[in-house]
Order: sequence, then structure tokens, then C-alpha cells
Amino acid sequence: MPKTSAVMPAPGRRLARASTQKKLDELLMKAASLVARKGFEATSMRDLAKAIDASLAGLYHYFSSKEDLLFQLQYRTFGSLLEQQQAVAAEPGTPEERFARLITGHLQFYARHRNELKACTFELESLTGKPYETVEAIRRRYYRLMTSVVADVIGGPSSNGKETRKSRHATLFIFGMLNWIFMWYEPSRHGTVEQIGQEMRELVLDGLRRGKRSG
Amino acid sequence: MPKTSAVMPAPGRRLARASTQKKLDELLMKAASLVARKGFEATSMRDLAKAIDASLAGLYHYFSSKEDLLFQLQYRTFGSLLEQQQAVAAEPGTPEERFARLITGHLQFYARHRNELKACTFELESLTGKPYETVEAIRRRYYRLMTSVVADVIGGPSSNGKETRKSRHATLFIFGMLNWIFMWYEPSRHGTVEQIGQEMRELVLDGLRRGKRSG
DNA sequence: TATTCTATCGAACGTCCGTTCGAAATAGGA
DNA sequence: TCCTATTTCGAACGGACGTTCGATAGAATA
Repeated sequence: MPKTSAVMPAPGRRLARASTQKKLDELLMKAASLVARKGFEATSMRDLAKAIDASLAGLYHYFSSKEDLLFQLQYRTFGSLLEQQQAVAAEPGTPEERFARLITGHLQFYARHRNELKACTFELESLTGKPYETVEAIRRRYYRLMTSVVADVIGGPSSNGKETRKSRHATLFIFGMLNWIFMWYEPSRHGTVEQIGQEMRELVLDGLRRGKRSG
Repeated sequence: MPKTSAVMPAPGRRLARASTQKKLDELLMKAASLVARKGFEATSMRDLAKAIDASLAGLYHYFSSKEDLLFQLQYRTFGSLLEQQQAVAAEPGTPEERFARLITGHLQFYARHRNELKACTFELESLTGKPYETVEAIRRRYYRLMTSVVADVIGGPSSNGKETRKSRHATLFIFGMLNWIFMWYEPSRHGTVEQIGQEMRELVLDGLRRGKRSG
């Protein structure tokens, strides 16, 4: 069962040959692995070249700079996650059901693309300028998506995803739970991500609904 | 109102003059500020020397290496936090009250030593070998302290802080909420940390007590 | 004041970094 | 097959890095 990379068309740039596109995917996957293990700053282009068994100069055919490498990695990964979660949130169901699907979806994406997602989650500030703004915009859209569903759980479907202080803060707390998982989760010790997701929901669901108005 | 540094005797090492101890505190505080802003890898000894308006070589009178600097910073900060929280948890009260005091205490420590705590929370893996083990041991004691109080909230005081899968996982989730605050909290936008702490408790308290056995 | 320990510093060392350049190899279309 | 665009590479550049060393300045003790 080969691990698939987080796919999404890169912005701008085009690679001519299909085999090159394939190699780019491999490059980004290996880069994600190194960045996840040692951090972006501590990962050198020489490390990556060695890991991929290619030359140092050759990398610059795929990336205009080291920062561009991180940008492409984050853009593709975060873009895929947002796309998936938008589809998940769009399917019908009660607020609680949609909330459950978002939590599960996030954790499943984590399980499938751990390294890539870690690079998105903990290395966002390694980008600057326009690349940062671009990725940050995706991140913000994702937060808003989650907040709207959390708001529906708090206020019922009739609240139509309208943000409140409570829903915004609760969402930040929930993302804290979701993202901190990088620091401790091991499948053999903690069970499946689906189980973890259920435990997270059981921890916060009553708190979200506390004082809920009917309708 | 001068910001105080997180105080705790450094392990081993002794500085002769009191003024030197004072300078060490200043050094660690400035280092925490730089590490919090740019990350440990991206912070150079030259950066620190410039920020403190001293010479590069002079730094090595206080630290045997760059890693030793990070170790001292983490050891002192995490040690202070653990000490404070042990005192807070030892005071009498219902499990809910002790839990509330721990959350508030953590967030107040965050508010007072943001940079230092960030260096502890996000740069632990920048240490290796024995320094890593030493700091990791403190971290683990802190987690256990929190877990025991969470277990009491779940099972009542009669459970005597006995860990369960639920209490361990809930504690990991809660630390996720607490630590993720570095990524978003601004006093002017989100209110005081005491308010944030109360919102966190309201989010999880019912979930913790769900299915609680009396006694 | 003479002596000893503490604290600070300029200069340098060897290493690794991101990036560039021009040439060599390779593949696809004519 | 030849031609052209794509992909790969060795070698090198300039700069930043952590660390060391020997010398100097300063404070404390006598």
C-alpha cells in the first residue's frame, strides 16, 4: 500500500514531462519527511539532494529557492485538506454529524499525510511575503469553515454558521487539540485516529451545546 | 513594570558575582525573545550578542554551547512552571476547583513568560541526549500532575488521581488547547487569559464529568 | 599596592549553507 | 535521424554559522 502524496496543482509553474511531475511529487514527499523530522531551517538542500539521490543543483530545476519548496509543499497540502473538508462539510446532516465528519476528516488527513501536514502546521511562519499570505489565506478559510460548523452545533442549524465569540474561541481550542496530536500520537499506543476523534467530540460536545437555544 | 524572568537555579554551574547572575538572566530573557520570534535554529549566537550589545565570544562565558543555552532556558522555565503548578494543585478544594486553578495557573504563567514558555513548548526537540532527557522528565512530571487532577474530575476525589485511558487522553487534548494559544492569542482581541481559561473549562467540564460515578 | 580570579573581547578557524553557472546528458517531435 | 527543449550535474562563490584562543580589562582579596 504505497503512501500517496497530497496532490493539488501547483500555482503558476508547469513541468513539461509527466515523469518530471512524478519526480516532483517524490521530492516534496521526501522534503516533507525531512522537514517534519528536523524542522525547515535545520533541513538543508544538500540533505534533500542526498535523500533523493540527486544532485544539489538539480533541485533548482524544480524549485526556484528553498522557500519556494516549502511554499509548494504547504500550498498543495493545505489546499488538498481544505478541498476535502469543504466537500465533507457540504454533505447534509445535523450540525453534530457535520462536526463529527470534520473532526474525523482532519484526523484521517493527518494519518495519511502526517509529514506534509506537520510542515503546514508548524512551519507556516518560515514563509514570508506573498507566499506566506497565500498559504495563510487558505488556513483562514479552513478556520472559517470549521467555525461555521461549530457555530451550528452551538446555536442550532438556524444560526446558519454565524460566528460568535464562543464559536470562534471554541474552534481555536479544538484546532489546538487537533494539531497538538503531532506531539504525542502513536497508533499502537492510542488507538485509531477515528477513536481519538470520537473521544475529542465526547469531551467538547456537551460544552458546545451548553445553554443551546432550541431550533 | 519590568518583566521578571522565570527564575530557578541552573543545574551544576555557578556564577561568581551577583552582577553576573543578573546578566545571565538578561541573556536568557533576550534569548527567549529571539527564539520565540525566529525559532532556535534560525537564531544565531551573533544575533544574541548583538541584541545584548556584547561580544560573540563573551557569550561562551555563560554557556558552554548554543545547545546549553537552550537547555538552561528550558530547564529554568519548565522547572518554575512545574514548581508553581505543584503548589497550586496541592492546595485543598474540589477536583473542579483544583482543575480550574491549574488551567488558570498555566495561562497566567504563559502571560508572564510567553517567550520562555514558547521556547519550552516548541523547541524541546532541539535538544538531544541527556539535556533532552532532563527537560523531558520535567515535562512528563507536569503532564502526570495534570492527568491526576483530570482523573479526579472524571472519577471524583475517591479515584485519587488514578490514571485511565480517558484521563490521559483528555489531558493531552487539554494541553493541546493550552499550548496552541501561542498561535493566536492577543489580549486586545481575545480578552484576559483568565477569561480564556474559563471558556476552556466550560468547553470540557461537562465532557469530563459525563458518566461520572458518584462518590 | 600586589595578587588572583572573573569577565570581556577581537580575530580567526573550519564547516556548512543557499544559490549560480555553464556544460553534459536525455527525451520527444520533426 | 537531426533538432530542440528539458532535465541533470560538478564545481564553485560568497557568506553565515558555532566555536576557540590568547590577550586584556575589571573586581575582590590580602
